[in-house]
Amino acid sequence: MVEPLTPMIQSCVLHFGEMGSRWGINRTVGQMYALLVLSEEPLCADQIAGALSFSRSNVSMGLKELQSWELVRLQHIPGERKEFYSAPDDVWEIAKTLIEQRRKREIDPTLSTLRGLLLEQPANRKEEYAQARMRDMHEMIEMLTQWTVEIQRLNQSNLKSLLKLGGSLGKVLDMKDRFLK
Amino acid sequence: MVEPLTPMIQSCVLHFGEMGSRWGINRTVGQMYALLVLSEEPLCADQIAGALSFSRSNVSMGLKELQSWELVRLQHIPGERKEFYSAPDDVWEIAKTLIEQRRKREIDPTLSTLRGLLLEQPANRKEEYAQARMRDMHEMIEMLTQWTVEIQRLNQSNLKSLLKLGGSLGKVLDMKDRFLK
DNA sequence: CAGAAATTTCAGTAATTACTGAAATTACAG
DNA sequence: CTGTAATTTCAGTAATTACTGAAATTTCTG
Repeated sequence: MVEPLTPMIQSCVLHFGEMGSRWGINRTVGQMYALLVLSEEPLCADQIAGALSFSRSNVSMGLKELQSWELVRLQHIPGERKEFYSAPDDVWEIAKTLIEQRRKREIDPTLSTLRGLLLEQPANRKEEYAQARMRDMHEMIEMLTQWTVEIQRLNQSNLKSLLKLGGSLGKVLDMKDRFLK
Repeated sequence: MVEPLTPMIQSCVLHFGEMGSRWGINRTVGQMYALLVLSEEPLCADQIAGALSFSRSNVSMGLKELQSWELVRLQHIPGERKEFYSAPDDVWEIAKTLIEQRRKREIDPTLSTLRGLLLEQPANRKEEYAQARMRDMHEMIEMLTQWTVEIQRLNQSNLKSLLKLGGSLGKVLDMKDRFLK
């Protein structure tokens, strides 16, 4: 018995599938996640497979990937033998997880590669220049990373208040200057 | 005549190739860009093809893609008939371009899809819930987008000073509160 | 602990994406 | 305008990634 998607939910699911495929996430995993996010009740693998017409095994692999990203919670429903999955209710929670995971998978390895290369002795003029650029990159990436770490600490309401702070980060800087006087 | 890469530059180029392939950028385009960033002088397509052992046509397509992302500048060297390409010297310039381009290609379409779906009348309880989640997503994405727009405005030194502001965004918020008193 | 339900694994295949070489086009020097 | 150097296009192929179905494994129930 297949539960068909309403057109509205379908559109959203398809869109996030496409978007997912532009990130590392593949299309079907993107669709599965959108479905979970949009669903009030937890879903089991069969429901997902039915709703999206994917094979059961594809859903199994997709859920495993989502779990490795810590984007879904596995839960057991009393009286049910199957395993049910759900996404966090709070979208900010989801965003924080995504940011953190991408940092772990993409930024951290890059920083460590750059650090390694910066320890080497430049062999010639070209390598000197290349190292200088790597140093710039390393510094910038570390800066941005620090930023995301800070963001992780905020809850949604603090985030809102930070962003609504007159709309401009420039103003925050001005304020800092005035405050420090 | 092929100009071979030094091991240091080679490692960095390969690493960014791998990283690129986790983003939308494909491996070879990632490598080409790393090479351009690490090179002090502009390079022509043949030099890139030689250094990375790619076909000339692949380099041509890659450069076209990098141009469409506005990540490289085409320049003519006096007396040379070939076209030379270079990346901006300032890595922060590069990061800003990347952020802006990704916003245009990924975030903006998502916002507009969500807006469209939010205009529809929910047909039932499920759609009501789904719309509520979409509203949350839309609000959050718009917030984060606003943030990146603000970031675009900063130059590197302002960015540094913002980030070094005691290390914590939380402190910025505290400061705001104290300041407003 | 036997049997059934649920999940996972994985080899094979399908689909997509990336890359090349040859041909076409464009840009330029004389 | 002609010939040549440089670049681009694109059809074909290679490489990668995604997906499925069948079989194996695990999990649970009675």
